[in-house]
Amino acid sequence: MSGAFVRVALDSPLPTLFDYRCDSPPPSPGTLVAVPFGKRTIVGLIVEVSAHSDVPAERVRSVEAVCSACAPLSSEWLELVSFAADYYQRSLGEVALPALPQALRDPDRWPRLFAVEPRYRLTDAGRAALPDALPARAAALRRLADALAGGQVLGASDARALHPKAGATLAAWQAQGWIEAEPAAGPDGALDGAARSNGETSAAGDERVAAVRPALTDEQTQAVDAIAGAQGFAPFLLHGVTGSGKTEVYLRALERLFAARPDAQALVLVPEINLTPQFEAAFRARFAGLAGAEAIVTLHSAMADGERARSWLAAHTGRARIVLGTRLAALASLPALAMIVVDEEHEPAYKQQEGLRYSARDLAIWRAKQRGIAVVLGSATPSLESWWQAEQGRYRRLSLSRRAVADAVLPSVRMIDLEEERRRGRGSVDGISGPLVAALKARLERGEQSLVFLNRRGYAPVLACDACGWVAGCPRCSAYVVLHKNEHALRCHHCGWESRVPRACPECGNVDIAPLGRGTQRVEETLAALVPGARVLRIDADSTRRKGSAQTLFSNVHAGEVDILVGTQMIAKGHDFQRVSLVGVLNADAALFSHDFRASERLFAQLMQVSGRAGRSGLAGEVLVQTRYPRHALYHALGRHDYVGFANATLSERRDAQLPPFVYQALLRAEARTLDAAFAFLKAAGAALSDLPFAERVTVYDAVPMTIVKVANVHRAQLLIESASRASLLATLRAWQPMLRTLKGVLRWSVEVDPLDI
DNA sequence: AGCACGCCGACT
DNA sequence: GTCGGCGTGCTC
Repeated sequence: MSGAFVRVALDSPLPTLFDYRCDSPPPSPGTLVAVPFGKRTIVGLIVEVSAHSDVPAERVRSVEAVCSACAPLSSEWLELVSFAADYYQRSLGEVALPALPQALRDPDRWPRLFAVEPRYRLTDAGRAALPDALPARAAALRRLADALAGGQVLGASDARALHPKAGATLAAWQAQGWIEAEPAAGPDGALDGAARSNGETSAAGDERVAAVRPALTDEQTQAVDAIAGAQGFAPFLLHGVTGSGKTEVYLRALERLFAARPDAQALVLVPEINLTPQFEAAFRARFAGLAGAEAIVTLHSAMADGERARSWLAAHTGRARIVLGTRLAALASLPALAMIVVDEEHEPAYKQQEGLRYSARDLAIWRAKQRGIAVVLGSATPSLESWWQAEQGRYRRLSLSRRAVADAVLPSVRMIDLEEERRRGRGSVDGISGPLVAALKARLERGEQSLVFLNRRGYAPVLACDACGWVAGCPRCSAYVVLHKNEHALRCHHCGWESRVPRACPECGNVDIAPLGRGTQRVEETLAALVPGARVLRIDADSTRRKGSAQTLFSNVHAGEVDILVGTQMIAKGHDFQRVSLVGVLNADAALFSHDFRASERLFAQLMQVSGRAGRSGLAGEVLVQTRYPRHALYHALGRHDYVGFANATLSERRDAQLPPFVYQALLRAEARTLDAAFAFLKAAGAALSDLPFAERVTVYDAVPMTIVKVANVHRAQLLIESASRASLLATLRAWQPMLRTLKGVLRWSVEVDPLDI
């Protein structure tokens, strides 16, 4: 049989490519195709084009459709996903296809995605009618009309750049006869989009955010100079205390980049885009002058399919200069990528916790190396991995040690010794100590805001019976259920199971069942009673469940309608509260003695972060930490704002204990209907491992049940393997994977490289 | 992973 | 007599 064959990567765990016949002019690697696969048609990615195939001719089927409107993914991008597939032990297709926007993986949507966008110009009728037809307050529409009146030819993406909802406006105006379509100029999706519209239209909507360029501190200036002056692969660790102006350093470095290379692209990663609207606003304001309606695009999982596809295509075609996104943006196609920023690089959110468990930060660094460009990792509390790299001189450290706003100093941090309070007979009320209550009252009198941080949502973590010791547990998980008093419900935070609160103990009938411990709901209730007159607001995953409600709640805080804000780590991130001068921390101690060796690193980062919310704008900030261990080294370091001391001490502990970053780890997880089945599989897997090459350089631990053994009736266990050599670990995993596939059993298993939780 | 086929229990 | 449970096998 003659004709061309293509080797296609498909989103399937099978570790192979699939051959298809493709007789039309053979598309190049990186092209998307729709192919028959079993009973269905799915979208795959051409990896190779070949004149022959090793698959028996009768089994080879034909490509159904070629997505020729979409420029092929570059060989550089294919290298990136190949690397990630190899590193994280997945098939190429399992990495490549989920990295694409969902809309692109549906052949039915291709025509619309790549349709040439109609471009409109004003008609005489429109010139007469449009000025009077607009609602008085529709500033975005006014600008759109003005642009048309100025002789510009505009499309829907220009309208959307003015206002997200203005995309349909042009079509409506055309129907009125006010504007008319221009003859099509050429296919979209090619690399010619950048010049379509000018800066004036894209600047839109941001007049209100003044693009203030604050004066830089000396440290900021040095950082910007270092980043902008870097040649080749240049990883920077930007270590800046909270409020020291890291964002301004990113902005200036990017300004310098675009001044030198107007066509360059930059990737800016943030841990959670919904929490950082002001971050996005700062970028839009500062870079309002960049050419093109899609000069700045965002990419995150909360976006609608179509919008996400548009952003992705703007990045892929080079129209987007700045791509601002969450971890999934780390895999975007960026042909002119010239600089990467990873803000809050220590955040665990950069590690995907399901499916392909990649670290967006680590992939970002790999990409920077691949392209020979600068990558800036910013944090007030860098991950110990990154800190260690800087200590070894592999990353260049840039320090911002002072707050950038004049007069803003770091808050004073004080421990409230709960043991001493108890000894002196000044017991706390429902977990909130006298000194904290007094401090809250003082702020209320001064008209300042306070923030109370507690990393546990719900009303109480457990509901227990005093008489017989019964504790409310989840029937499907090996975990307690959390009491949510407002909703009159017990809820499992692992599987979502819910039930009504029982009136009496189901074991012994005792009616005196009582909540044990405290969650945010209970603290909210208690504070309202302890601090009369205070307006208390709670922000956590439960109070913000409805879409957009977090935004509303936070704006209440900013507007000064709240005196005391109670919440989980949600309140610690990204928000610049101008009137907060007191931060109270409850119940932090548990993490000090956790089995998870990373718990203290996380706790320290969280407490530094939440402490940073106090006294941002020149108010004297104070942080009060309630603890039974006021002399613990972690709190000692926190009190002195001493990240460096904490990091170096923790690193040396890690070195002594041979823990990451001094060893590399991987986990084999098994999920089965019984724990025995999971263990049997892991034992066999561990035994198989010892026969592999490199095995002597790899340590295999015993299989252990996971902390929450049972979730939603599935029993889970895991096997840890580690090595001082990353290469040996990877080589072992590569050889191990095929053996695991042959170990039969009715269970699901997965390998995770560089796990964060073990 | 999907999605089939295939062989045993409780129901319109 | 069927509907449907999930075990097993295949996908170019």
